[in-house]
Amino acid sequence: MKIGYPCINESLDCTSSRTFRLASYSEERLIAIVEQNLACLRRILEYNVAHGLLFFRLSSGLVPFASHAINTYNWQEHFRMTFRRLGEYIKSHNMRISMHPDQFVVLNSPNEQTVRNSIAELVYQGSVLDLMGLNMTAKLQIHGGGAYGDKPSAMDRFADVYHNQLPDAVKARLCVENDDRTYSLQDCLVLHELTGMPVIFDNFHHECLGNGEPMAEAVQMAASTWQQKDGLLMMDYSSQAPGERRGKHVQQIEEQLFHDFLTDTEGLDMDLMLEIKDKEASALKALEIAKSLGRL
DNA sequence: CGCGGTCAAGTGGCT
DNA sequence: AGCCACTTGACCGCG
Repeated sequence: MKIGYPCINESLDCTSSRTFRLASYSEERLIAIVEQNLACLRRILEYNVAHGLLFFRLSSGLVPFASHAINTYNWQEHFRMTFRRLGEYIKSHNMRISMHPDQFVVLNSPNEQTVRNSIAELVYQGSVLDLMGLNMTAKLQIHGGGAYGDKPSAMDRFADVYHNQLPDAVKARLCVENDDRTYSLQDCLVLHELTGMPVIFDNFHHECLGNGEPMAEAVQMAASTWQQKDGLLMMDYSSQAPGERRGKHVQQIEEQLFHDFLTDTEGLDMDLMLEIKDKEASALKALEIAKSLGRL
């Protein structure tokens, strides 16, 4: 089991997702910002290694406007060696990496332009992992998309785009994660049947939208969609912010709940991404709890 | 120099 | 009808 957190490190004084306005786009600016983002990413990875956090989600914002038509610059070539060195660092420390394209990536949208933009974004994010030289255990994690009042049709459309429009390089990394209001674990298992994509399991979303399957059972169902080449099951872990709107993530890890989760899933293995607002602080607490239970 | 409106992009649930 | 949340705030014009 590896434990990690997404995108941002709050202990460091840098961010790997600096950007700028479309209106102020220039190649000079793009190059300068990407250079800073990748330098910060390096520092974050070093922090993670020093603290035993071996799972990390790269920010979608590493390369601003990477999938936008305005960006015709060959940043892949310009930063080839930087990406390669980052990848070598990741591999030499046996870290697991994921990326999570944001809510604008919707493969089953009825709007063809939205689908085209979504594919371009997936190609960008996959190319970052490719440039790093990471194997197919480094994943791209998306949701099922919209339902548009007819989920079975929407799922068929997803599968159609998957088979007929996605490049192999994206398909080899793409995973679907259960969300908290439209695509449940069961729905994702159907998408898995239609496409072969592994299912990333989110315990908190499962609590918001599920059929009441016990946690261990749900984890096992998701795990069964992962093959050797995909690596260990990836999971997102979070819990409800007390007193807040349903579905809102907690500010800091609820240690008892995390302990209970690990006890409930005893004997199962997975890599855990802590989707908790205070980032590495909670990931470090989770690491200690997992250690104390002999799960690392 | 700090604040607040706004920023490439979609969807659905809530008020 | 408009706001909010989402894996993550950050930029930039204005006072």
